[in-house]
Amino acid sequence: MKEVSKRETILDAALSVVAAKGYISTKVEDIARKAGVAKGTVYLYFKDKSDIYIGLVDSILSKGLELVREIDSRPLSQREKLSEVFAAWVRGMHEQPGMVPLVSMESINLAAREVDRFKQSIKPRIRELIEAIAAIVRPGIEAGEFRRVDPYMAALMFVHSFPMNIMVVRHKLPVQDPVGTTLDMFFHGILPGTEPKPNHNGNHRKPL
Amino acid sequence: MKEVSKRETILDAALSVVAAKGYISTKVEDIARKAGVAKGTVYLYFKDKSDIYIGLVDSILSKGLELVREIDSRPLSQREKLSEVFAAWVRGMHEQPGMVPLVSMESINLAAREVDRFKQSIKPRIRELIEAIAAIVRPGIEAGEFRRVDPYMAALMFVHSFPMNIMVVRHKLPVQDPVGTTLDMFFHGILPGTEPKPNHNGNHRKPL
Amino acid sequence: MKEVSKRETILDAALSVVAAKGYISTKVEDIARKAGVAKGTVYLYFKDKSDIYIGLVDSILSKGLELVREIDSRPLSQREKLSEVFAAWVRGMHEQPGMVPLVSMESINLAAREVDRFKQSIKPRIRELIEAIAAIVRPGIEAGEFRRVDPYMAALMFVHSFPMNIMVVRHKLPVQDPVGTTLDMFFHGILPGTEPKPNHNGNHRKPL
Amino acid sequence: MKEVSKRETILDAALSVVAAKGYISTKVEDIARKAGVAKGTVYLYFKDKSDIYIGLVDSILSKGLELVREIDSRPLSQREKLSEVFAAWVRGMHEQPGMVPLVSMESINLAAREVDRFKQSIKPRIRELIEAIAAIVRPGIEAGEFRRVDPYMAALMFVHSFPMNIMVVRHKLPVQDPVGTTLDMFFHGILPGTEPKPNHNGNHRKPL
DNA sequence: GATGAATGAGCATTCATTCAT
DNA sequence: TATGAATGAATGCTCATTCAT
Repeated sequence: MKEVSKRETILDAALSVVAAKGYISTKVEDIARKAGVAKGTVYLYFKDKSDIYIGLVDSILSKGLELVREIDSRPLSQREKLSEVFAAWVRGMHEQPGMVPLVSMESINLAAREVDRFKQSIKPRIRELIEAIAAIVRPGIEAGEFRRVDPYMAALMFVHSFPMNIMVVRHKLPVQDPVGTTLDMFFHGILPGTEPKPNHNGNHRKPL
Repeated sequence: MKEVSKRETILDAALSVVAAKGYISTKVEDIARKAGVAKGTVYLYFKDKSDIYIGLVDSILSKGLELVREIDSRPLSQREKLSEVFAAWVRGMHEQPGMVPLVSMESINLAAREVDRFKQSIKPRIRELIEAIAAIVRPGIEAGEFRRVDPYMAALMFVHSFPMNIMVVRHKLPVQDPVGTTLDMFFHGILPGTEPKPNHNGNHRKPL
Repeated sequence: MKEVSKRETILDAALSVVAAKGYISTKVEDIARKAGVAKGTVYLYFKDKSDIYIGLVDSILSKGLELVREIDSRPLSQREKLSEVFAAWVRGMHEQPGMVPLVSMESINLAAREVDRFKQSIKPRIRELIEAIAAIVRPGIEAGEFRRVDPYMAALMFVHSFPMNIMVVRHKLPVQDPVGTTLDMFFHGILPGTEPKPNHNGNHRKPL
Repeated sequence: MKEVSKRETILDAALSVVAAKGYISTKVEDIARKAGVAKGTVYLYFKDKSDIYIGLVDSILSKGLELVREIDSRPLSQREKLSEVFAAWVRGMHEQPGMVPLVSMESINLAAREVDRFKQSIKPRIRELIEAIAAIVRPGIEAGEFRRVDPYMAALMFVHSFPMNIMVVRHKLPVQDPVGTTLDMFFHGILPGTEPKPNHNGNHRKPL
């Protein structure tokens, strides 16, 4: 229905291939084949291989950011917004498991000459994403919904909780409701003294 | 005291080179040169290039684990132990900045055939490390020092807070006392209701 | 006429280089240079170095086999056919001296893991060639033209006489008409009792 | 019982290893290990790797030559001597299968710089061996026991019949009494007209 | 725009040889 | 004599990138 540009077709192919084999093991030809185009065609839309990778991460981050902004505009409490963002990300991860290894900014092992360009391109997008989370936290603090933590740090912690959550799912660790558990710890910490609302998992308890 | 095995010499060299250039960009010859040995010598101690990488991560994790166990044996509260582990890791990171990109389990971009071997070797070590943290959390819960969270998840969150903290330092984000802030959020979450002890940063507030 | 496939071009280059330097000493780059292509191009047509070698031997054996079959179809006595095959092989050897070291099945010194592949590919071709010779011997026996020897053994002896003949030429041994001499011994043996027809070389004599 | 020199110990080890894996695949360390000495020790007795190979072939050829001379001194007909030499070689081959790939002078695929030295050393030994065979043929011709063939060519054919015979055994070709058959063809050729003595195989027939 | 055959720089790995002990 | 840890030259192979069609 939607006219998908060839660039996007290639990017989609790249996502699935890179997800399956990792960036290093992925050959440009693999991506081309998966996208149903010739190798040369890829170079009509991307400067070089790392440009594909940058495009890939950029695309994922853009979608993540879009999601955050959409949810931020809903009439929810800030806490509910964060919960919803997290849940949406996890859902997205299940639909596109390929994005998992891509979300960590440190996860790159590019050739030396590519690293700088990558950082130039991606760092601002990550910061943008974190800012968008911080923009949810900040009014929450103002409204007394959250403690007076550093919003940027809170956003960082939130973002970093995501790959952790993935790890649980990936390695099939025996944790019930990992999303709920992660958010629970994110919101209440591990010290007693907050009063998490009871939930069906029951893996919480009244503080002393 | 100075009696260092050649294997360790090579591993040290590998750490500094890989830290500086990334695994992919690091040539075995770079490592050899840095270690002051010939290329062939490296292959007397390591099967192949990825074996060096495995050795590297393994060594770092071992040191981290050792540290955890040592601190766990001190006469401290469980919370103090966690704080101390975190601070020690951060100190270590400043001494060995190379370890930073290596601590994330997802940070690998090895060639396809190497991935399995890597996971075989490293996964158990990571799990061991997380278990050691969980072994601090668990008695804390029993003693009522912590909420009744899933100890394994708490350990995961703790471990994942580390790279986040690194990011702050790395990118020189304007956060005062990132270690304290990170631990604060880890312990108290971002919701009001716990009563963190006032500190000079003032980033705490009365719960509602 | 001149339309030669690139694969054949490479094979021709490989023949002359391998003939001159031996398989081991031949670098893939040598072959590429000789063929007027880049190193990578060679790998578009051959899986690896030993695949070139297999292709080489296969090609030579195919040509030898083709020759045998063509001659077998001519209206000659079986003995004349064998003589003609031998002479044609020797002529071919003078045009393509490179094939010499390749005709012996034992002449291989490949790396261990390559040996199996080589044998898989080449053994059947050699057997085919020997069978084609045996197919000339067999009707000769039926017709009483040859003694009732084992056709397969006779074919083997015939084939093995070829490298012997080459050796004579190669090392410039002082033998007149080595081809005639070789065939003479192949047909009559060294015992007296057969009556070889006098020929212009005169290097034969009446048996007692 | 017999005081075996270390040089011979190494040579024996080399034979079995080279026989099993081929010259190229054989590492000096393999030979050393098999001989029960350290790698460096090998270099006390051999200049380099190809020197071992030369020593190996030289040793085999020497034994073969010794055998020929011993048999030549026995009170037998020249024909019986040749038969006996052939049979003895085949017996030796069964005891030391490793020698098989080594007997053909063309079977070498040494590195370029080694080829010349090899030929310098080995060619004279091969020629010596062939001369020793020719020295059996020559008086046979004088005595009318053999046709007036070129003795050197006959010797060559004789020597080249050996690897052929090996091939039959190696590849388990369905030939009864390969030694007898080979000698039969060597002595009588394949044409009718000689009168081989009837034997139990019955693979003889009346000449026309 | 699209193709895919051709390119060649780049690198891990091997192993014969040396030499300090 | 004997050792075996250390060396480093040598080379097969990959794959991102180009460009003639």
